[in-house]
Amino acid sequence: MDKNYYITTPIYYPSANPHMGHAYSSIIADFFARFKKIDGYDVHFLTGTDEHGDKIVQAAEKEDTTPKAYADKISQLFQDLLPLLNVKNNRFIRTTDPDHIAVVKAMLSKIYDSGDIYFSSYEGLYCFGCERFYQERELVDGLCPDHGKAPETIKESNYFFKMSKYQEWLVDHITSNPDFIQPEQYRKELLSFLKEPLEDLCISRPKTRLTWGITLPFDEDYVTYVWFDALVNYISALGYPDDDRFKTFWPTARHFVAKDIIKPHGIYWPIMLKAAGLPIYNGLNVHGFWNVQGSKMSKSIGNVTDPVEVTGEYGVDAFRYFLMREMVFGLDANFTEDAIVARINSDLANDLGNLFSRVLSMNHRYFKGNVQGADPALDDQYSLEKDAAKAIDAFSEAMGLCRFHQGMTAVWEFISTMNKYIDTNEPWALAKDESKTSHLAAVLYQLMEGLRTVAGLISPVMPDTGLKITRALGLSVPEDGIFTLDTIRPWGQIPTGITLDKPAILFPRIDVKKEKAVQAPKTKPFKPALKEEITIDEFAKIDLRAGTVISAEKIEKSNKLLKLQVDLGAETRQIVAGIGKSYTPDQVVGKTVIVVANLKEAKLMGEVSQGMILAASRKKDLILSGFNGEPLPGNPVK
RNA sequence: GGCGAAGUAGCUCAGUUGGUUAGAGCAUGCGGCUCAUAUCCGCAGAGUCCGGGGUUCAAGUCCCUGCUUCGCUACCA
Repeated sequence: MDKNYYITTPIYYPSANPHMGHAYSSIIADFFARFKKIDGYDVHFLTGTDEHGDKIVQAAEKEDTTPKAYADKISQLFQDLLPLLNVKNNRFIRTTDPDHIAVVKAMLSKIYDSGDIYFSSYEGLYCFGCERFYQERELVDGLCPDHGKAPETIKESNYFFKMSKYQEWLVDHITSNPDFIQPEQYRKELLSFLKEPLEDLCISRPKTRLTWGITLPFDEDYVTYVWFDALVNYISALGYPDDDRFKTFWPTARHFVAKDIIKPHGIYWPIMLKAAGLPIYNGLNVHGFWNVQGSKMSKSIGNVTDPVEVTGEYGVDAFRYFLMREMVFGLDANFTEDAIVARINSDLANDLGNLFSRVLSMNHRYFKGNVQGADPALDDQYSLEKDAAKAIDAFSEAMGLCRFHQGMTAVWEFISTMNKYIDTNEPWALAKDESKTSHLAAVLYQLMEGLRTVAGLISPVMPDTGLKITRALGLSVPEDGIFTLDTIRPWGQIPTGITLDKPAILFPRIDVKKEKAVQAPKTKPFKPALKEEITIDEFAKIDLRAGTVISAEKIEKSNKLLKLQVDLGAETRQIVAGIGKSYTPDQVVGKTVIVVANLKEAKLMGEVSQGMILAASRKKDLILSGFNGEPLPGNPVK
């Protein structure tokens, strides 16, 4: 039976330059793809850019260029990053590629014809500045967060995708395929989300608002929007529907994504596939975020966090190793230079690099570089074959469980075993005793074989280093550069009689300045983070007044809302406030508080709220604002 | 508010279906070796396994409860 595997990264949205997160997604997917290759699979590996939508249009306008020209430019940055990261993809797809556009249209037609796309109008809060709708909860004090203006209620018609129809099916699919979403916590997160009724997905934008997109095949006046366009890339890249690649690879698809986009991938995408009558992809591997130190640090430590710079500074293999080793797959991790330097010095330079160096140096010193081979009679005493096999098995097992960092530690345990083995067998002592020459030869040969195994196992994470070691051991490298696990495993492959060069340094140690420059005084960050700066003019738009609460009652169905009548001098307002956890109605009556008086009216739990009262929030407690003196209701607050 | 994840040595994390004195790596201290990139090997370290209850012959591991952090979600005005 053929072993095929299809691996994808997310397609990146080129509204900004590539950063650590992009680099990680690409590298982990590449790492996994390379592992699957050495595990004997025929792998198809896809990455690309998602180029339609508002933000691209806006970014292009800023640079006074067209969306396509802008997308070309940024997409190129993403493409250029790949070789720097040693990522080897089979295709780089762009959602502006003609074949992709054709497939999106075909997909839309298919679902439209089957009746799962319908036309409907709805009302919403629309900001003309942003040219987009806002949910109420996205607004900041009722205003558009970008423009500080109150959005207007407008009516619009659009096409909707009947996701709700497939909710039950999806829950069942996720439940009955435990491997579908990895790791487990994200599977639970999705199932928890699916406990609530799913809303249908709006999949279009009228061309009056957005033209930079793919025109709907069934309505010339609309383009399709975001996810419906983007997700389809995974099949259009395979030449859906007719290409053999689609038939071969699609059922084996494994998507790597960051945790912020599990909903589109874990919910929209399988439902889209189901609605179109296509097989569901095999699974989703969700990873966490890299917390990158934002604050400036002293020059001596440096603060290199741009993936391109990090690669330049420490080398691509070290960077890849660090990312794979340091992050527990699925969880967040910290990226600091201290951490990467520590990994390089201890794991790469001291453990692996030095092992490689001492073994080949000894072979050079004692046998002039000539490979002696091991006397089988001494195997019982010296063989490392079982330790190597154990490493291969543990590595494979961890990889199969998405425990990538454990895959690394499995290899490093073997490296440690070999360092210990040298200490135990003391080749330098064997060298002094002429009767022990065959023992010395055996020890060195076992170690070289161990290094050969290590080279194979690290080749997915550090392709260059894997090849360096392999070549240094006098082995030829297959044309595709791939040693499969099956070809790595057999013991005793290094030919005897050949002569090896003196070893090069694989990973130079990095000097750490003993006195770490005085850490910048720890400024406590605001929690929550401070909002964007505003001008006095913007602030002046908010009309704050003193208001006296004249009555208050609890809203029955709510657990925290109080309905207040507030005297503002000129008029009495009804204000719904979420302070019911901290105050009983009795406690607020008579209090004079600060009221946002020009806030657009809103409805909460069916009750009209004409303003908002200010309160400090301390943990879960709310503390009402107040005054030192006694203002009159309606007095302005500045 | 609801749902979920996490809280284990200075740091990063393991701890499987509850079972002997709670582990690893890094960092620290001491000792050893000398082939090697001042590397390697060994030894040491008194961790309230977040707190408090409970089940059990036995709990980091199960149950209840509280706290902290994070994520998703909501009636966050």
